[in-house]
Amino acid sequence: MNFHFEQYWKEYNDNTLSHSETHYLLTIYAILQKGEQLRASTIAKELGISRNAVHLQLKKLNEKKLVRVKDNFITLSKSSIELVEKIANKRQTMIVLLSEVLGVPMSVAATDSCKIEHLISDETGEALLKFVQFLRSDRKVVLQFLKEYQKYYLQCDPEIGCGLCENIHSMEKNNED
Amino acid sequence: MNFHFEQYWKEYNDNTLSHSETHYLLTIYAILQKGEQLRASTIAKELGISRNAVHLQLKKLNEKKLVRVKDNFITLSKSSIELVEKIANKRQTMIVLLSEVLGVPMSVAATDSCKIEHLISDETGEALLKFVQFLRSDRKVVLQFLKEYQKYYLQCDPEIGCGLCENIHSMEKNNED
DNA sequence: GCAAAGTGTCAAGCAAGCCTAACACTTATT
DNA sequence: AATAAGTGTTAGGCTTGCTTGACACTTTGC
Repeated sequence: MNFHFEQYWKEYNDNTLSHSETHYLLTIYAILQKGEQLRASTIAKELGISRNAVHLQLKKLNEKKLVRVKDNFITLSKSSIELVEKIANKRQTMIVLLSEVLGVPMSVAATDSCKIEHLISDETGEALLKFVQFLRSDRKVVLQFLKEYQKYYLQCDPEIGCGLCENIHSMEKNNED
Repeated sequence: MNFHFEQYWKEYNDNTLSHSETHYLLTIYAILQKGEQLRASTIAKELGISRNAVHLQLKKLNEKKLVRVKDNFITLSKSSIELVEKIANKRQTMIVLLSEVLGVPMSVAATDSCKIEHLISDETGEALLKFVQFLRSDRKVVLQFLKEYQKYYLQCDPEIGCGLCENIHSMEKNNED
C-alpha cells in the first residue's frame, strides 16, 4: 500500500480523448455505420445537448483532425475510427465481465463501463479482453471455476436465477462432458 | 449491442464525489491515519497544487459537510470516512485484479485504478471484491483455472517470469495437494 | 527584536464544456 | 409568394477546478 498515488491523480485528464470527445466520436461512428449522412444537429439530438455545444466541439475535433466536415456533413478520420473501435472494445469487454461473469445488473454494467471506457489504458483493455475471452471459452476448468464461484459467492434463488447462473447453465449445455 | 448508451453518458459527472474531491479526501484520510495533524498547505504539497486551490476546495468540502476545519486543522466527517474507505477498497480491488490476476504492470494498474476508482458503482465494486477474493483463495479449481489461463494467454519467459506466474507459483506452494 | 519563511485568504484569470439568446440562411408547407 | 421549421454560427454566461499575484498574519532563526 506504499505506492505513491499522488503522482497519478493528475493524469485523470491526460487522456487521448476526454469523456465528452469520446461520446461525440462514438455517436458519430454509430450513425455513420448505419450508412446515414450525418450533420451536427443529429448529434445534438442523439446526445441530448444543444446544437451550439455540438458546433463548438466539432470545431475543436476538426482542428484535432478527428472529424472532417464537408458541406455540413460529418465524417471520421482514419485515426479516430481506430480510437473509437478501441474504446468500444474496452466498453464491451467491461460490460461482459461485469454482467456475464460477475453478475452485475446490465444497466449498472452499462453505466459503469460508459464512465470508464475512455480512462482504461490499452494495456489493461487488452488484458481484460484476453481474460474475458478465456472465461467465455468452453474449457472444462473454466466451467468448474465458474460453477464453484457461483456456488460460494452468488446468492441467487435457483427458481428465479440471477442472470449469471443462466449463463453458466447455457455454457454447460454447449459443453457436454 | 442495442443498448442506449446515449442515456448514460451524461452521468459521468453525477458522482457522489468528483475526481478532485476524491483525491482530496483520500489524501486527508491517509495523512490523518498516520496520526498527524493536518492543515491546508500540507494537502497542497501532497497533491502538488497551490495553497489557494486547496483553500477553495476545502471551503466547498466544508459546506458539503465532508471535512471539518477547526483552528486551521482539518478532520474528516464520519460520512466522508465511509466514502473514502469504500473508494479505497474499489481501488485496491481493481489493482489486485489487474496486476495479480491479469498480469498488467503495477504502474499501469495503479494509474488506471486511480482514474476509475470514484466512477465505479458500489454494486460493481462489491462484485469485483467477491471475485478477487475468490481468485485469491487457495481452491483447487481456482489454481487450475489460473494455471490454464497463464498457459494459454500469458506469453512469458519462464526464466524471467511475468509477475503473474510468480503469483500462481506462490499460491501453489501454499496449497500442496 | 527583526528579517525570513510559512500559512491563510481574496481577487482575477483561464480552459473545458455546457447553456440560452439572437441572427442568418435554407428548406418545407400551404 | 409567404410563413414556418430546420440548421449553422456567434456571443455572453455559468460551473468546476486549476493558476498567479497580492496582502495579512504567524512562526521560526539568528
